[in-house]
Amino acid sequence: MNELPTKYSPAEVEDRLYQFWMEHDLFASKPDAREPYTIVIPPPNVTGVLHMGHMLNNTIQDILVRRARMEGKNALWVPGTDHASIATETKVIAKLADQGIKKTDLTREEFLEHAWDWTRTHGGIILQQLRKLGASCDWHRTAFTMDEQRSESVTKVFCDLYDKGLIYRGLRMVNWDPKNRTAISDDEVNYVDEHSKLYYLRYYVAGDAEGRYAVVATTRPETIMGDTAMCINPKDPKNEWLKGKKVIVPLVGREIPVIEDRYVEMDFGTGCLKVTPAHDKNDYQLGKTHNLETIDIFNEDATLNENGGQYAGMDRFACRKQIAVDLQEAGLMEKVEDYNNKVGYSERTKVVIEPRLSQQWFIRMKHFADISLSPVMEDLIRFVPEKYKTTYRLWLENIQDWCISRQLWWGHRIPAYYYADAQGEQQIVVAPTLADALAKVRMESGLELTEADLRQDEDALDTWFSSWLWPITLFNGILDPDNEELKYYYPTSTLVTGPDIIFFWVARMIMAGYEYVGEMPFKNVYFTGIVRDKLGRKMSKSLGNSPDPLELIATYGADGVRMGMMLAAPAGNDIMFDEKLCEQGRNFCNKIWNAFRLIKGWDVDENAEQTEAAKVATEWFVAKLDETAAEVADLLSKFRISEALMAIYKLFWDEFSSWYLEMVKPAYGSPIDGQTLRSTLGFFDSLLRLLHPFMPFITEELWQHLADRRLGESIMYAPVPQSGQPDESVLSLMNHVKEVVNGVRGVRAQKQIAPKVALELQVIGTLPEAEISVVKKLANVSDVKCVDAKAQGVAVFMVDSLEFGVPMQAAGVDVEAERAKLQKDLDYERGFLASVEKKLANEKFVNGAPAAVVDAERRKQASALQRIAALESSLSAL
RNA sequence: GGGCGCUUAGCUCAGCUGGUUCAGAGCGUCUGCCUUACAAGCAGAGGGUCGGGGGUUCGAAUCCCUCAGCGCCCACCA
Repeated sequence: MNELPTKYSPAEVEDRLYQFWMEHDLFASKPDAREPYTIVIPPPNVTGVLHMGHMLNNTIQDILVRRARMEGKNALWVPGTDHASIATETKVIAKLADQGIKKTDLTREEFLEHAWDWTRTHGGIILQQLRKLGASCDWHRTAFTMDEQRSESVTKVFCDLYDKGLIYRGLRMVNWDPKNRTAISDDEVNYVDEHSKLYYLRYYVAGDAEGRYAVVATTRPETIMGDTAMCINPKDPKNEWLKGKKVIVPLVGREIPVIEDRYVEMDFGTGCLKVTPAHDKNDYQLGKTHNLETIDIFNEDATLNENGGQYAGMDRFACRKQIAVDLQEAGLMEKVEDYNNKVGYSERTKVVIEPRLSQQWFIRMKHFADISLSPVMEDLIRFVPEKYKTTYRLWLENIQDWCISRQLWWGHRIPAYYYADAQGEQQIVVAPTLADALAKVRMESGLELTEADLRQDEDALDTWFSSWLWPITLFNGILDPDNEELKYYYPTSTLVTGPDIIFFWVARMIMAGYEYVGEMPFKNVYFTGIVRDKLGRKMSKSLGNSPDPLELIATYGADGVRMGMMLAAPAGNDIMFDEKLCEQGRNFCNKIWNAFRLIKGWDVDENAEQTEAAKVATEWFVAKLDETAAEVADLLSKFRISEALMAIYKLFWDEFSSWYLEMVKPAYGSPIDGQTLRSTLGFFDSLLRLLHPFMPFITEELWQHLADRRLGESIMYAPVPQSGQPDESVLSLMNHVKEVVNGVRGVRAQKQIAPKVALELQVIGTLPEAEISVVKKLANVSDVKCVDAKAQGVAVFMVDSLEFGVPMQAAGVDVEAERAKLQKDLDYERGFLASVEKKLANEKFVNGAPAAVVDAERRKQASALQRIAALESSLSAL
């Protein structure tokens, strides 16, 4: 009938439209008089590729930004990438290894050259992929956490915090990642339950005539080389005899003192604890308290060092096995038990972390915790879902200092310089550049040093040390704190991110925001769920259960995939992703497409009179649009995005396509009247605008075809449909009509009457003309007769308390079946009435319940009585 | 060891401060239809004693207690 194909093909449309948006620079934003709406992207790893989590996250951001834009706000979505210090460095090392190059063979400069090459080659792929999704980011503003502006900001903040005394350097027990040979923060360690062994070792008492020994339980026998004491609880009677003694470390032969500390649990193992201050956080504390020697037995890669004696050079796990054998053979192993404990793994490299004593840089967090707790607890910053407020509070209340130094090269190098003072003691100076540092030293110390006398700290900063400034640095708020952009766009509107980085990132951005701008970085935080497969498993490479987002887009179209994501994503819950949902999204696109084909296929006759049915339809749909627009606005304000989309979906599919279009559709080959056509086009336009933030491509495509548009005009800036007060009377009229139509259709289905066979309908009483015309059209009813009493041989149904009859052709009515149906209805109504009357007979209910509730029960009673009477008469008429 | 959350139709979920329209939605299932926009569609239908038990109340999916199962976060018992 018309030239458009019956299926919508997204592939053809999407690239063209994205191009169109870009050409006309429609994503760009500059400060102006409008209210701003700002989102900063959680910067993905610069060398990463798009995964399902990104899809979810960025679809939500795009929906929010597009909606805000259509609400007339100056909407800005700032894109960018993260240098991802440890992750990227790991990848570069792996790539170099493939070429037979070891990191240790390279100088820092050479290594960084390789890293930048890698970044340039793979960097930004993910941003290209986001375009496929339809992301309406202002690409002019694309930032990188390690670009010049961001790097300078990081350095400045480091210096500032150092000057404020909030950053310090110190020897601490940190989590050591032996694979990347760097410290990591507490938050980057994942503890995993493991089945391991508990080894019971014999520590002979030195110089004991009876040859007695103490038994110590440990999971890490390889650390005995680092033992410098054995500890018992002073109140432990069973170990009383060990007090003041010395014991001999098995195999090692070294004598160590027995110390007493209440820290030791008396009922764990034997109540004897070996103390290895260099390799355990608690032991380190004990060591400090009791002034113990610290023996470090590991190299940076967790192989044994020279303190490991015969085991030097062995890997820690190989050593554990060997030492167990050796202990056994030496008769120093009492027993070995199975044991379940938790082992800490590096989040990045998945190797077991090693507690290690080293010089690191820290931020004092108490101050930051103090300034960032109340804004969230008092909802100045709104968390969605709210439950994460508790998580946030608990973390802040137990906050630890943040280890920000990493023994990596890829990252922001710490702007600290070491020099020797007049006494030859090492001193530290912190300054943005070497020249500044030198000037500072000269001034403060009066020493005549040159640049060559200063040595910069080798460490780089934790990636999050740049990320926490992201909402500020994107508007250059550190280097130029009073600039117009910062004033206009900051605080940003909504942050969309996963709850897994609430501590790493969200909390710290709040801290930095208050510290450096004196204001919150964002007003809302929307925490998405984790994308899982339909069996509830986390998507992972190793399981192979993660679909490639780009393949999904190729199959279902970006709009289809976006809808699929959003249908599966109720706020705050994990997402059980199923490709079928994308199919549903694609089908919806087709539905829209075909509705468009229908409307575009109509011929118009300006002289034609509007039919009664079309008149009812247009009045009704105005109300329906008002109603849904209000509902969508309300749902979106609560971040109930999937429900908002579902409301539009049902409006389009059920109300508009199945009811409205069927009501106004002209007979085949006939033209439509001008008035109805214009209303219909208007409705279609409104529907597209409501839907656009969710499904940007198909809505833009059809919107362009719906009318003549100016050059560069886009639905992106068309106003969102206003939500008016719906006309309740027209809504309830239509509800009634629908029930009548459903009644006739029900009879048709039950009696197996083909849709094309026209039926007659009898109403016992009267039905408004408007309703009659719609019923005729939608139920294929040739005539509606208002009668006083129903005739013989009709199939009956009721709407409210109004009775209807559909005359059957000869032999069309199965009296018994009809009787059974009526009897069933009657039984139900009687049961219903009984329950209502029981309530009303209850004095406590009548006196206790609000009047409105009692009235409602009375009304239910009245209408039930009416229906029962009608059913009884129908039954007796049979 | 602490804390948070979840359990409603076959699946994924909505049901706010208890009471019209409270037992719902989408998908799937079943039954008819290639009806002149769409079979990736149209029309119709079935399906849950709201995890178990107890309590408060005139009235509980909704509030309280308890049990069971699941999930997440935090925590230095070797």
